[in-house]
Amino acid sequence: MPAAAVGALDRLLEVTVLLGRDMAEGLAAHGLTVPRATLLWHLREHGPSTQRALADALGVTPRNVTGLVDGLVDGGLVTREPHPTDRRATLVSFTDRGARLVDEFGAGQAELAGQLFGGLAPERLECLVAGLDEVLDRLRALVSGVAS
Amino acid sequence: MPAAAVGALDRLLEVTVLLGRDMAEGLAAHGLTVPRATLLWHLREHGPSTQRALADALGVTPRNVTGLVDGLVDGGLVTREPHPTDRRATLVSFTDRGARLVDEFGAGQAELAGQLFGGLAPERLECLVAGLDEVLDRLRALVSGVAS
DNA sequence: GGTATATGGTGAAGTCACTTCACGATGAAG
DNA sequence: CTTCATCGTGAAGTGACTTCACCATATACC
Repeated sequence: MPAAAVGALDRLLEVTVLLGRDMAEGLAAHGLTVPRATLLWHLREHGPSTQRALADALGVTPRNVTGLVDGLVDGGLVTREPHPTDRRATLVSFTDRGARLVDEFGAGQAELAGQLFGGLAPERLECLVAGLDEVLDRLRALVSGVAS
Repeated sequence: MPAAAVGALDRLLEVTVLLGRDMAEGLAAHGLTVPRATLLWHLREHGPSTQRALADALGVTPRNVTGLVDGLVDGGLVTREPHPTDRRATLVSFTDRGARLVDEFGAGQAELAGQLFGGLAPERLECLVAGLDEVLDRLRALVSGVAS
């Protein structure tokens, strides 16, 4: 009976809830939602992308990406441009405002990281990260893998 | 520049995503959604509750609780009964099936905890939990508190 | 007792994320 | 030049949420 393990999972779940709330709240302050911000984030890391690529990256239906991009276009954060070689596809790219906003979020995230982990003893931080990595490995195995 | 802190946050966020996906998936297999399961979970820990209490506990509008309970009633997992002393209120209680299902989830969660943390070295687990607790404290302060 | 006021729950209407299915337009391969 | 896969989108539907208005009941105050 892994009582300690259950306690660890409980804490992880609570972090999940709190963190999710905080992120959603911060994004909402800028008129964004989590899925839309996730799309922007991917754009920042991978440059202009087709909606198909975005759908695969976000793990959602292409149809849904259409809706998300619609919203972001309305908000003036991204643009839809024709793909240079494939006339079926559209390329989603930042507007200046979009690029500026997502950079702001990057800074905000770094600040949050500082607030959460800033004063931790280095060895404790290192241990936390190591534990997290191990859990992450198992989680990834669970998600994509078979049952034990 | 807390590069290590940013890395830690990244891992935490990835755990959040993966864990959330896994939970949602497992719940969907039993015909449930995350918010409805959360409601059941609260019921298990606090016994029959008024919808108002549920709204406060889940952090959502009373109106929304009405919808969630509607769904659970349709699914035969909970019942609405009149409150013994306050005729405005309704008490939400488990049906047998609901109680059985939520117990199953409890077992499933313990199993998941075992899979995620089972083989970890005890000292590493302890350190992980300690780090998590510290982060949780700061998170709670951030969420409910003021800006620094 | 009787009136004011707060509280519990729900109808109506709307937003956002998401899905499946069908379809038109284009690319690629035979 | 068909055939078939692929990119994006209209249509329709679900679930979680919100706000606002409203009714019924509890409560408090004179």
